Amino acid sequence: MHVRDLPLPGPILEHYESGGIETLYPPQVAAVEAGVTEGERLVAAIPTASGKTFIAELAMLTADGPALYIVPLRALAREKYETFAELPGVSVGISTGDFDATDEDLVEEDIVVATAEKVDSAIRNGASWVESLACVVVDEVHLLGSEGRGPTLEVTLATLQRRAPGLQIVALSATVDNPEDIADWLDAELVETTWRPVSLRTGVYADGDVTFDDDSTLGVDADAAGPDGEDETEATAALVADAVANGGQCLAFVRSRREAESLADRLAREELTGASPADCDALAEEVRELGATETCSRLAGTVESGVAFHHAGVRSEHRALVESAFRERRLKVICATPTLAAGVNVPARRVVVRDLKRYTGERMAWLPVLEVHQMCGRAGRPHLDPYGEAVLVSGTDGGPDADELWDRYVTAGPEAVQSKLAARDALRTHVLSVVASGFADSRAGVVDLLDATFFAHQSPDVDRARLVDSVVAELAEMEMLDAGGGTGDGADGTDRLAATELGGVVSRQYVTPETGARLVAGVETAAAMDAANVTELTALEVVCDTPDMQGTYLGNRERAAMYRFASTHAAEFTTGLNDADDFEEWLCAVKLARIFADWTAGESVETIVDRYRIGPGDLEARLERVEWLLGAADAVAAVVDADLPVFREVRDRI
DNA sequence: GTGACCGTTCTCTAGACAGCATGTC
DNA sequence: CTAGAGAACGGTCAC
Repeated sequence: MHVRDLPLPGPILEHYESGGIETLYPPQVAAVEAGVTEGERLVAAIPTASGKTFIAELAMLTADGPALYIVPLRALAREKYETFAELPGVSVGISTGDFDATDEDLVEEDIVVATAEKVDSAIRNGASWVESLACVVVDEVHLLGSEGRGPTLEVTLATLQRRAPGLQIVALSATVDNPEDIADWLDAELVETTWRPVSLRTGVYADGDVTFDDDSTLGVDADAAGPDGEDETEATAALVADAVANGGQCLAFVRSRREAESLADRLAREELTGASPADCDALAEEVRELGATETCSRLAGTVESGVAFHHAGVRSEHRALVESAFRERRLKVICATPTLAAGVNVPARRVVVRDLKRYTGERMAWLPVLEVHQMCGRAGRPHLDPYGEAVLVSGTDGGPDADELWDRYVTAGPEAVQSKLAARDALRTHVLSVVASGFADSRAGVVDLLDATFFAHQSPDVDRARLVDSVVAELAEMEMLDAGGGTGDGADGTDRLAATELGGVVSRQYVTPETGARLVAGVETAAAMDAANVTELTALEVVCDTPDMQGTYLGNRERAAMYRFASTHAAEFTTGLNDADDFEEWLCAVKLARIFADWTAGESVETIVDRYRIGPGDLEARLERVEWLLGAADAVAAVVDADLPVFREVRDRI
């Protein structure tokens, strides 16, 4: 099928042709045959880099009205925004937490790119641009199955569908086990394929050799590995060096941040061939200009040899710099944690996955197959590499066994996508938001919306009315919903539901009901305290001790010092030293409060990062969050009639 | 006394979305 | 059903 046969405006066709796109890839042909250009709904479960964006563009450009493109990451939003902005005659807007356009601007746009949460929030706040949509594209729909964020996505999609039944929905998914489930739910055609524009072979390394799934093999010269100490790191280094020596770029995935950094250090010392010194020095200079923390200078150091590390402790600006430098081939290697598995486009000739297990809270667990496949899928750059290679590294004694890796990740398919909306807290926040936004005003209305979710589609037998009843009861208990005194069975005709003022604020501020409740409690305690004791620390403690504020790690050495700090400032805290529900968690909150207090006192990033042993990227993320939560606390304080300007003041200081 | 070497214990662990009101190029 | 890397520490021994 030829591009010029597509029902697109002339300038757009020229744009594609000048970009070298003439014939469609097989998945794209399938999408057109399924009717993407005629307003048909579609679920495309195809590998990354096989032309998903083009399918999305086809849908959006042929839709009879404005389109919305939903992404899971801010960085991805920016990337897509830039791509779409190149389309001639098409206006594009972007809406994410850090990059926001006004409501009026967005109504004007042909295409709006936004994160799922932002769309959810826009719906809650009654934004008008969501009203007139003709087409919605959902990127990475398989995130439906993710614990924290899947529920938001499915409720948002259910709401959008209920608002505009004729809406065209195009969902793009990685290859998963049950794409037909998603297609059924959305009442869409399914296009499923494993076709890729660049062939990919996946292999497992064991004892000096890689065996690929196309029966080819590769000898690896891991010279330093002694007879008894077969070392995964050694093998990884050799695999990386080999790829670079053959003129390719390489991505190495490891388990933790520290290991990403130490692997990068190591590879940098080995002086991989091919890195142009002048260029690397220039890049290192750019890195140094963006900060003076230890992490930063360490990164600059490895970059000098054409190697970088990438994880969430690194500032987002540094991460973006590393990503683009790699795309421009100025960097040879990136050692990364799974940050890089999904996200912006960073393809490489070879991908090496060294650690296939990860520590999760209390135990070591295998990485999900889907995640590993996404890492491997980064191998092979269209038009640049003849092929892509992904290598999983197995170890001997104690390490992952080669056969096990083969069975688990090469032979076996990915997991099925499973709705996580049944989780209590997810249900609570979404039931509240559905009522608060005026979408439903009765239990029956809530159940009705719930019926349209992926959850209901997957578990039709769950008694949703009963579920709603119990969740409503909890929210009423928290004084966020007004259940109108009815019993909820509808028999007495009093099935009326309304959000209380508090419920409305909690929903619009986009905090979870639990956080809302904690804020209320904190604000009330603070209001009852001796005014002289209500300080910056008070406000920070209240806000940091909520589920929406992600905690930090509290090292054993720090604990004693933190306890002492808590004791000396006990009068300023809303929680007594002895009556915290979870003392450990509370100490973490205190640590964060202390970090932010240092920040407002004017301490430099370098000092804070050093003193509390957190990454500059973590600090950055946390600061964004406190600011938001302090705003929410301020709004809650207004509802409970507490005269506490502290929250606002501290927020301004931050 | 000093330093190389080696076994033992201790420490620590991925990621990242959202509000709102002004101000600014 | 399930951990394991690496730093820090501490001790031994040769010179």
